Amino acid sequence: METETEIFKKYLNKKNLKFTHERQSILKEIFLTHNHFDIESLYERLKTKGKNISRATIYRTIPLLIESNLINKAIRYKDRIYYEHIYGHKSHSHFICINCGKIIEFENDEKDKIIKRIKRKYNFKIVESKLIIRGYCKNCLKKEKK
Amino acid sequence: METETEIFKKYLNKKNLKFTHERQSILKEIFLTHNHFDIESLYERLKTKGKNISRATIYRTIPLLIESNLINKAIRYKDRIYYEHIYGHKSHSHFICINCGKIIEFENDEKDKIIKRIKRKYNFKIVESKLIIRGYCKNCLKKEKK
DNA sequence: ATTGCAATTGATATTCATTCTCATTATAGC
DNA sequence: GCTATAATGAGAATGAATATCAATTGCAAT
Repeated sequence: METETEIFKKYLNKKNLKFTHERQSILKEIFLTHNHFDIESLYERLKTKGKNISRATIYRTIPLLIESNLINKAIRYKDRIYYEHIYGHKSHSHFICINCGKIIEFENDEKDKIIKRIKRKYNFKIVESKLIIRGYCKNCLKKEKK
Repeated sequence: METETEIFKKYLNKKNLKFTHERQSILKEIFLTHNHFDIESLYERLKTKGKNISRATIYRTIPLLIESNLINKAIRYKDRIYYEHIYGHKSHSHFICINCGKIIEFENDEKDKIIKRIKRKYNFKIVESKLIIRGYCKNCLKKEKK
């Protein structure tokens, strides 16, 4: 299995783009954990480590990582977009708790069946599909009852 | 079957809110057509008819209509949220063409099954769920080939 | 190594949907 | 009609995302 770096480099090369220090740091930081992340917290994490990479550069790098099929938009919550790794991860869907922001992933093979059927029926070219559930998680329901 | 107005009035009453002229005009305009709509175009439509209702008022009314179960967020496209009627409409999902913005609805009973299963498994309280497909519609694919 | 040049970056300004503020006005029950 | 409370409009504020542009960097060719 190729490393994320190899994949990203390959993609950049193909597009005549450069593997800069900034892009390297961003990539590394993203794949350091397995968590969902948003731009602002990624910016802060990099800052903590002495990497003063501007928000603009992060905003510019994210679409490249998406194009490389390394990450993807996972879910939107409180006006922020949360991203996730997709490289090496099985397709899944998301539940998000409106109260605490907790994201739970669940497997969901039926979704792919639906997508295939729709594709055949309407002759679409599908770029992405998402099943998202919003509500309250077990913990937040418990707290509410008190 | 109750009219939209009756439902909205009932809801407002319950919450000690008032059925103002503005709210009445907004409700009427929304249910005049069956199309998906966004705030800006709704604002323009009202203006055309001599109803100079401020954007703020529209933005304030939309959540009330959602709470009344009359409309719902359907899909997000180019940083705008598109709403749709739900009162009297069968549950369905959406495909949106990234190129031309065309929205196509499709029936989708499997989704409800998935949702029920997830609900049982994780003890969530589900507030909303959405299956969204993004891609290119038949027409836009044809044009591309030329 | 050096050069040339397109790509990249950071700082900052800008955009644009949405929300907030607050003084003025309207609604609904009495 | 009176009164309490909610609603409105205008414009300011917010905040994520994008655009601008001068200075810098990466890298292929020399």
